[in-house]
Amino acid sequence: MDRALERFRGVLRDRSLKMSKVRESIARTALAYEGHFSVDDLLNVLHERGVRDAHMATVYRAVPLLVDAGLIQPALVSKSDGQRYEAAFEREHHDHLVCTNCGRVVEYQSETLEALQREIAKRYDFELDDHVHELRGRCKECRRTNSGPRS
Amino acid sequence: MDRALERFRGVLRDRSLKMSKVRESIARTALAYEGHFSVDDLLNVLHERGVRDAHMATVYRAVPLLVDAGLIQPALVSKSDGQRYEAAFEREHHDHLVCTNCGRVVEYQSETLEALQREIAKRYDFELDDHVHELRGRCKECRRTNSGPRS
DNA sequence: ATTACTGCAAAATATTTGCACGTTG
DNA sequence: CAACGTGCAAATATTTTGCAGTAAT
Repeated sequence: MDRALERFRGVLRDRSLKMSKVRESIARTALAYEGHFSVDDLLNVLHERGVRDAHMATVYRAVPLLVDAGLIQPALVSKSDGQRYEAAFEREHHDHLVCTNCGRVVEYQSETLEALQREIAKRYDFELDDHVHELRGRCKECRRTNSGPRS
Repeated sequence: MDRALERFRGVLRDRSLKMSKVRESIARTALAYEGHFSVDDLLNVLHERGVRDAHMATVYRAVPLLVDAGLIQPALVSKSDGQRYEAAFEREHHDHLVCTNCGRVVEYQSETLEALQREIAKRYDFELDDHVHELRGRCKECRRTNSGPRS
């Protein structure tokens, strides 16, 4: 957490931006968030934590900075509603397997996949700097119960 | 094209929906569209083609039907603006490599990748029905010229 | 005839921006 | 104290919906 904030401070300094109290609260809350969150989720926790009046616009303004600093990263592509994020600082890279029925998300890692991606990029002479990979299907439980989508 | 429209008709029939003139124009235009398009792009072409007054709302209502019929599919995940689509009927599956600088899109296929995805899903006991894969980087040309983003 | 389709305008959702005032370095 | 940050409200952008009249089966 401290290292993450230090990194954040570094990014801010590089751009002649300041570390305000609100900004720090947002960073701390995002880093501590379990699982995936929307800007609204983050805002709710901030309010619960008594960071009263932390404003939507302020969170929207902070999020790109947190992403650039590597504290959080975009997650869960295949949602029709807004963008989700997840804490990313000093975590292993992973991608997501999402149950289209109950919404359960499983994280996975595959060095083979990473290597294959690098190979594909190389084949087309691209210098890879990012990727999006999300698998979608039905989990065992949902196949077994054949239940409808969770509301 | 005819087979595609036949398939579309089938999907409509299954749901007791009707094949209207506007709906057919939308389907034809989407099928013939070269590359990726937004709802707005599609609407513009419809207007150019003299399908006067084809309305935004109508296109939005038609798109999920076209997706369900397999005539088009969502594409280009990592754009902050609206959803893009591309013609999909009887085309080989492919994923996208996007230049983050100039926006150029290269399509690629990899049976190794497909197999690997199936394997990962199996490992977590998911029945895979879809995936999103998008590689992002800088293409050769953009690295060479070191040019800024295309406006 | 019956049921669905369409355009329109208004609503809902998600995100961005201008501005006046407060805070940070 | 100069420059940046914040809340607020209004603006954008995208997609959805209710309704009254039109078209398809």
